[in-house]
Amino acid sequence: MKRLTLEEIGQIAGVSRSTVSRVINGHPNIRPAVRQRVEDVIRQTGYQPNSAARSLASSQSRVFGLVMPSLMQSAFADPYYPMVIQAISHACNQHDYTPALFLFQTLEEEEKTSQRIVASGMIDGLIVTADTIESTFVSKIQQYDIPFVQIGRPLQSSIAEISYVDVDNEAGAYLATSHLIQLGYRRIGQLATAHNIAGAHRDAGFRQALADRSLPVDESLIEVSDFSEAGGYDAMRALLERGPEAVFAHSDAIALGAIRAIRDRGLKTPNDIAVVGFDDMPLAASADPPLTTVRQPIYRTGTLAVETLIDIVKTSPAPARHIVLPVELVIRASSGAVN
Amino acid sequence: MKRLTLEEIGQIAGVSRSTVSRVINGHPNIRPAVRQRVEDVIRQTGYQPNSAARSLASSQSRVFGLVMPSLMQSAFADPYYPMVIQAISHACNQHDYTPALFLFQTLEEEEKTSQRIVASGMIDGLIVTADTIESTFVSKIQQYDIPFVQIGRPLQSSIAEISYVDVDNEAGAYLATSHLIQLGYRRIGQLATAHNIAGAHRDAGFRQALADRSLPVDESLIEVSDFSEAGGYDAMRALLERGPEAVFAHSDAIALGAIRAIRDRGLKTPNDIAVVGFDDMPLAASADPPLTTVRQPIYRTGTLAVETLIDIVKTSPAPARHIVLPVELVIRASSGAVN
DNA sequence: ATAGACATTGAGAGCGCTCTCAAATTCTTG
DNA sequence: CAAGAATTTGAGAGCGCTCTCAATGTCTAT
Repeated sequence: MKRLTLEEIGQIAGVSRSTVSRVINGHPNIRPAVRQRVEDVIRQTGYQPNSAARSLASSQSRVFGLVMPSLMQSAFADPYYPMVIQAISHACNQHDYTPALFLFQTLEEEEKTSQRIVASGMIDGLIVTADTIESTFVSKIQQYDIPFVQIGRPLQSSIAEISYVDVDNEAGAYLATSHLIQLGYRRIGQLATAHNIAGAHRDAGFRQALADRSLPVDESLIEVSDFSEAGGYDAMRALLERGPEAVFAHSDAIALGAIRAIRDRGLKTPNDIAVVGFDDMPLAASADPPLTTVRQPIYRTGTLAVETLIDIVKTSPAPARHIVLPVELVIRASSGAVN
Repeated sequence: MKRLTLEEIGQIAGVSRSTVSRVINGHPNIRPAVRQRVEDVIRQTGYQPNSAARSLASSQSRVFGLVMPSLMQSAFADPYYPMVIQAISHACNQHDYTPALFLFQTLEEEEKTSQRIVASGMIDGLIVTADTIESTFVSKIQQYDIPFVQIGRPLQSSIAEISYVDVDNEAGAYLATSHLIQLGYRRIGQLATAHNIAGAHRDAGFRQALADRSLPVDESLIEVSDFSEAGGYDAMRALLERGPEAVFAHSDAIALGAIRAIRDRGLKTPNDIAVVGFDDMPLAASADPPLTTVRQPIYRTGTLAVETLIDIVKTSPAPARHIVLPVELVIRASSGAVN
């Protein structure tokens, strides 16, 4: 099946290349009869404009890059990233953008690829997930004039000039912790995560909730974990030594690991130790016991990232957009509030 | 930062556009001194060739499309797809290809996008996951002359002309079922999945294992589930009525759901009912009890899909490649073989 | 030193589109 | 019904690269 060109479509329809181009790009000022005729030919031939030629002539590719820098192996087991990817993919399809995926497992991989993607003109904009605090990817791409939005809040130092879509991690942690306090627990532990900004915000919310009730923060009741179930299990085992009455976990996977550790110790959730998670991933509702957790709108985050990026591309240069989505506490059995 | 062109790099280095192009594309027959000089200029200026111009002139984009047709919401919760994506991304980075992601949640989404991606020249090849039997995506793209490989085996009707990378699902199921038989279980149930080819192969392996020991297949001990934990829970609850001694589940998520159903019924795994899964996802080892399961090389599958596609693109047209990867049985506590 | 072979370089013609500008056509309006 | 305005169309010049072909330069062997 030989690939047709604009010129040839024009020939068939009896108009010039320019007119066909206008029809395809929805320009005004085409006689309805002509537009109709051209559209018919396009439909019948199944013509698709060559995207390389389009990009070259218009200097835009309608491709967005989705960059996940310094991604650990484990991060992907968490359903968070898959869901974000799914949302972004769907939003891109909706708006006729193509998402290109850049997952970097090592710094070398990042170095090797990142310059190509920002400087080759292959991409109109970037969506970057900001996981680790140490990541230098964003500061590197800021030097190029490529539009981008970050998922998750940037570091304080550059927050003003970077567009981002984030959820209110601090409020979520505050909600979760306050919930535990209201249920009467006092020795409240935290299964925290390090090196990520979301984790820092959740930690801040945790502390604020205690502070607002004039409760002290017992640092020995804070254990650091990664975002995995296994990490939560290990951290909870350690924490168990110090007899917490309740714990706030930085993710549902961690919470699930904690519950398993509690059960392995012969204790019960929530009777002996209450647990609250963060994410409200699908498994949370069907866990044993069902998990009280902070629901964050993951899918919406991805959708908004795409829409924000489109807006930036269209109207750039423009002030940075800052979007923070609300979260909500979903109360189930694991915190001891319901049966 | 103004973007440079080949011409300008040539000017700086005192050579022609053509020579710079040769250096970049690693052509032979360049005087070492000249090559050195050009490379220096490229490095110093941070020059990156414009990818649209390259694609247009060479009619290849170095972009691969990763298509997941008719993907249900739930499929992505399973860590299978994320891991495949990760592997493909990594392999693409390795070989200087860019993976573009096309997830289709509805048929309309698929229709709308699929023609663009195959006919616009934006993509050099496609990796397609074959989940449902009903999917017509592959038969649609076969009409175009775009190279593609499928992850998972195609339907029998078109198996000869389609390149694929698959795991030996039938052998895996055979292994798992034989393991249960050897442990002395006789009333062996299956938590199966429908509408997917992998599931059909696993079902075949299950039946073959029984047949080879002259054991009858009790159809009432087969329940159909989706690939989720919740699906496994529900299916196992139904199966429990019919008193199986052991079950083979088509995925680890299903197996985990089954174990939860067994526990909720006041029974124990493996003492009352043994369970074997499929996948060996990370959670399997830390489940309670640790899951006996069939380990499939998911990451390797993704890597090979990319490498096969590269091979096809380079040497096409050529005979279809068929790769079937071996699986292995990982024996843990849930089948009752170890403590 | 010189013809012939071979290595190295440059010029030119596209690739298939967009976009500007001018030409052709149609529509107003006095 | 003519003249000006507005609409509609086409021609041409690129976008930045690759690739062929011819020109130049360098080397070898006589």
